[in-house]
Amino acid sequence: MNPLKDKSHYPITVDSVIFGYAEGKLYVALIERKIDPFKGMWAIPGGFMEDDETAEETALRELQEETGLENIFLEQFHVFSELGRDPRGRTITVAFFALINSDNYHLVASSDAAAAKWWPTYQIPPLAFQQEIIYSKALSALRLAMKTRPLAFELLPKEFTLTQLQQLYEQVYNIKIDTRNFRRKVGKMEFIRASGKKQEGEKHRPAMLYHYDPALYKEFSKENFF
Amino acid sequence: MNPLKDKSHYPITVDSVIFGYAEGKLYVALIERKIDPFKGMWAIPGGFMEDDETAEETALRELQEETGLENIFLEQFHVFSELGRDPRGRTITVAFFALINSDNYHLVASSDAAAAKWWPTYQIPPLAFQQEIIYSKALSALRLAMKTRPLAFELLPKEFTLTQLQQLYEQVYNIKIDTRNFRRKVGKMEFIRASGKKQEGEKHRPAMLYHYDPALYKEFSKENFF
DNA sequence: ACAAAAGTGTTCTGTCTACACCCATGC
DNA sequence: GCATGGGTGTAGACAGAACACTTTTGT
Repeated sequence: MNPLKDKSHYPITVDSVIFGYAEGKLYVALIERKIDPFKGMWAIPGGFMEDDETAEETALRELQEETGLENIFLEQFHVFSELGRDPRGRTITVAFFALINSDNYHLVASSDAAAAKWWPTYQIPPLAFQQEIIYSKALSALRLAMKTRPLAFELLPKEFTLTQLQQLYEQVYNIKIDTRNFRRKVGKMEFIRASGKKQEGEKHRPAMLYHYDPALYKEFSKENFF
Repeated sequence: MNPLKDKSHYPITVDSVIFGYAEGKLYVALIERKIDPFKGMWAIPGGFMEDDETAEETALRELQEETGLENIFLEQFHVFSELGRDPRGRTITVAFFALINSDNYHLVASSDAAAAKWWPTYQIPPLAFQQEIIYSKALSALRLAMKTRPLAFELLPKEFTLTQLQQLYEQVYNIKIDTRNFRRKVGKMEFIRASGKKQEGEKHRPAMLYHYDPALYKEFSKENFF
């Protein structure tokens, strides 16, 4: 009946490299595997695609199971189809990166009781299934994406200080940025606006709070705003 | 036996949006479908992934069937997993763009005798399977990729004139570029070198020929050289 | 000589880089 | 009053944009 029946079929997995930013550092969420293969190792969270889902929907479902959050920013960046990645058999993996807002920086234990933990982006443990390749491409994809689009605000709380914004870029690109130049540049971006409020509860001069206005971000800087 | 047996399996197709450049214009290769569904419509060339292949290998195999060429530049840019794209049943499509060198700008009829034809990039016919979405993403991916990497030389003959190079960029970005500014910019790129030779057989002043030196392209301009 | 495309400089403007000190608050 | 991070300006170098005419070849 089905003319596609004679074609080879493969299981599809969706892996999501989840980035979060807190206390001036960039983190990635990893889960500890409770079952073989690679039991006890850390891995990028993921799961199998179901019949009624697109890859994006699979990723969102997995993320919700993992973090309890909806409306997470998600973007696919590569397909890994090399043979032998999974000792159980061949799978095709669609990889995404996800950005978690600092307001919601908490992981919940996933349904199969695997431990989830934030790891500093530049100090992660060995990964199951040799997912280091996936992780490394995720970081490159994040860097590329953040050069052309206002994704920083997916990682920051709704109201943030310019120091937080600067540290986020420093973390993502693993560089040091000159504060004065950075602030001059941000000052020209009309879609980043002072809210008038000030930071509270710090033991030093309180910083101004800013927020991102997506409506003002239109044609502002189509190319490379960072 | 196989613990992945209980997971859903899907056929994987690989589609390649093939770009070529000739006579000052950018073209895309499409094939005319000889069988249903969408018999008689034009489509992005593609095929099904086999058991021993990565998606990249599938794409290369299909390209060789289509063009007879090896060593074609290939890059995946998106996975399309929406339901209902193929009336025969669900498929997962990994999409690539491919760049054909002008030296080899000829298409051969593919094995199932489907007609292959170059279409001007900005005047293509309606596509089967609503592949317009794939095509549009391919063009965006090409533009993005050409901003950061020396891919122009995958589309040009080994020896090319600066006018050809300029027209290629004009075609890809669908813009007009100032010749003097363009040439000054190219002049700073040490990896684009005059070969000393001159164009022949034109009925006007012959242009200098240049070639791309990949060895000199190292750290030259890591970010956005165009 | 003329048609056709190749090739070439200068000025202006805006952006990037480097660099050091005072300010506001909590304790 | 001191520790802590917040916040500010200027000068020089460099890159992008605008703009028109001369040169070389074939016919």
